[in-house]
Amino acid sequence: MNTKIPRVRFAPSPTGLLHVGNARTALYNWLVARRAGGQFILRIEDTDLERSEARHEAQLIEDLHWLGLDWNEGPGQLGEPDKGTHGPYRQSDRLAIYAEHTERLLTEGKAYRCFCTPEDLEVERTEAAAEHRTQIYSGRCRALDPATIAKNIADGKPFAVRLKIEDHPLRFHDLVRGPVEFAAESVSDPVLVRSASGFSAGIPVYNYVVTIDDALMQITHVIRGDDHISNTPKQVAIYQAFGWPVPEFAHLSTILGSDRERLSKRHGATSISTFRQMGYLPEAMFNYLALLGWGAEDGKTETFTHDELIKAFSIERVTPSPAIFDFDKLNWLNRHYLKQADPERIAKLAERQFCNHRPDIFPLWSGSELYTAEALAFLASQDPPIHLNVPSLELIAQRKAWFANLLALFFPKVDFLAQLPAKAAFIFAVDLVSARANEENIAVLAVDSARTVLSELASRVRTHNGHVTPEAFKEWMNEIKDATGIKGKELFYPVRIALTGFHSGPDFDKIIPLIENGATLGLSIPSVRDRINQFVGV
RNA sequence: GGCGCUAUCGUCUAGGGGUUAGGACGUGAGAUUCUCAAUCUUAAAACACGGGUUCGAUUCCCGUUAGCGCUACCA
Repeated sequence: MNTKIPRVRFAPSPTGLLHVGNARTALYNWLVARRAGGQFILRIEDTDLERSEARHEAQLIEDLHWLGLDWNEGPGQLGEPDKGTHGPYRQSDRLAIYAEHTERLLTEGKAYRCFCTPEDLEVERTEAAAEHRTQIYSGRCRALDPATIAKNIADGKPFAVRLKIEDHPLRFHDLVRGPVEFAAESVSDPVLVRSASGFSAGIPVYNYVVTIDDALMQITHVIRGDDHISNTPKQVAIYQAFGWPVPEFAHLSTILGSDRERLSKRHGATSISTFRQMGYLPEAMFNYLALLGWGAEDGKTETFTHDELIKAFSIERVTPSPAIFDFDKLNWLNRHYLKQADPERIAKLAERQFCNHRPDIFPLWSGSELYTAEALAFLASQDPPIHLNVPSLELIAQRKAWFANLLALFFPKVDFLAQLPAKAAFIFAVDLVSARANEENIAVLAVDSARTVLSELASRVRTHNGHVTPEAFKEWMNEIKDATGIKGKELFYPVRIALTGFHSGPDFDKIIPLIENGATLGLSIPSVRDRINQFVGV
């Protein structure tokens, strides 16, 4: 067991969006560091020059921050210097370091030059396959005499650098899985530095550079995906060749989709930024990811704040088996945190979701917040009058209050904020076409009582002046009930269809003020009167 | 093919040589409401299979099966 204060790292490649699986790896690393007062280090693995992009790195960092993760050491952004003293933290800035280390291995005889051609290797591979053996390198360049080596180099023969693996089983300790051992004959001398022609000549391979980076950055616990298990014996051999202490490893299981295949876009959202755009809260994502492959010691607790999770987490309790990503449970957690969140914060996030749907009225504070109603009136009274087409401060405040009511009504109905505009759409406009096309609605409206109710209501609306208050509306409903004897669904359904386009939905005393106030706040929302009239065809 | 990892309700998991195998999500039912959502109550739901070890195995060991990963001079 490694009892040192942990130094852990998250080492993503900036080749795309941050996948939830990687985010979970980052989270577990962060948790281990925070729990023990250790350091969490961010390292960017950008040696794949063709696919790595600076914008991806920036996005990655933003997503990590959004999730609530921070790091003690990492690459500087926008020309800022690196944070930490074990840098540089981008692999592309570390190439010279790798070269030095290769030199050292070569002079110490721990590594050797391999002049085998791809064709030579291909032969070995086919032979091994034919004999149902693990394909391993024969090591034929291991013992080349110095004269031959010198001659080959002088002849300009390309060579790779290989590590000499001592002939003993390679084992390592895994904090999640316990001891893991690979038979000596299953691991052959791995290539450290490529020979291949052109572009990639002399570029060290991944397994080599991570090991050097981890060792130099004094990483004590390597926590990463289980797709690296098979790489680990090679890496252990590299540590040993340099005489470096071998860290603890923890290999996290893969996150699968509902069909038990690796979670991919096919299964829906997979990147942190997508979830963010859909209106998931970071605390929900944080909590869900923690629960995916780990459970609290009491076997019961499901919701955690950051601090609670830091206290409760331990890497040893992480499950080794693969986990299926459960959108339902994430949704449940998101609803949970939505209910707890500060309404103003939710309002800001929610408003953004509405912008695409009703750009004419959202954001509610569009224009300016600088003008009071008084100021606007003053400007309009000037000669010549100045008309600013912006809502006044007072109006904005009223709209915000109105929006808060709208949210309070609809957000218990959604899993994530992006569902809000569709759920609340009928407040902004009634879709008469689909309302009339809906089978259940047709059945409701086909009954005589429905016609009676609606005409009764229409006549009251017609003779009513000014706003319809929820109280007045309720009064009407009671009158209609008493006058016609129609009650319950027969009474409520047709009215709701006329008002909203749906036979079921929120209570009238919630909907009515929303509609009526909305109609007066310059939000181009049809009033109760408009709706009833339009529906009965006046 | 080889090597490796994994296996408790549909899903995430707790547990661990003798338990009514616990919790959560989801699902069903009920309460509430005109209805929907929310809320509350409640129900159904699991130790992959076969051998050992043992007085006793879901738990320990071995094998089978299945799934996944690696099998590159990719990262």
